[in-house]
Amino acid sequence: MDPAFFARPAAVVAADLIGHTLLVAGVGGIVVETEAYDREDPASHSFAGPTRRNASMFGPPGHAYVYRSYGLHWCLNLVCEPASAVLLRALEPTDGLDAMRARRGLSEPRLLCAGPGRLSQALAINLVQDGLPLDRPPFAWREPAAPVNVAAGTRIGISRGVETPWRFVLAGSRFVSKPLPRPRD
DNA sequence: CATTTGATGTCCT
DNA sequence: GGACATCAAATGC
Repeated sequence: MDPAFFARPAAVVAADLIGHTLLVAGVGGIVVETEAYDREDPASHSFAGPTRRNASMFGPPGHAYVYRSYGLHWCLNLVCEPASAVLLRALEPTDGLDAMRARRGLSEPRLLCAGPGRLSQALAINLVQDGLPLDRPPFAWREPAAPVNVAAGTRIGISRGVETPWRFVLAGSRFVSKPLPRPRD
């Protein structure tokens, strides 16, 4: 993955990432769900300025930002333009299924990485990875094998900025944490 | 199927 | 003290 890939607006990177494969220490899968957050976004951790927790978000693009959510889950973000990031919300598991199952307990493959907390548990993400560059081990990337059909919607689990359509999914994937709402007919 | 609940870190007022 | 980018298990249809 070219470091310049991340040095763009988070919403652009979030959409482009769909279909890429992410591996962490050889374990991972196809990115099927992302969300974008930026400095002007009231739902973003960077909205209120730098703190100890979100320091990585104010660092250089192309690095990881890991934070704890609801006191117990880890969430993996990819830092883009200054104070913006992409939250990885779901993968279609392809590599290291046994390691993921061991970390998550016996769980059906569809739920191994369907959600930011589950994904982080399956890939053994924690504060150790916070601030690490994404273009070097343990991180590895593969380009999409075929053209990707990306669908957009509103983000999940937030109470401010709810209208911003910065959630991106691989169209038709059954590995997302929650299906996109049906288009109005 | 939907809704509720408990787990409890970090930042905010 | 309250809010929060969550999850899994328990409960009520």
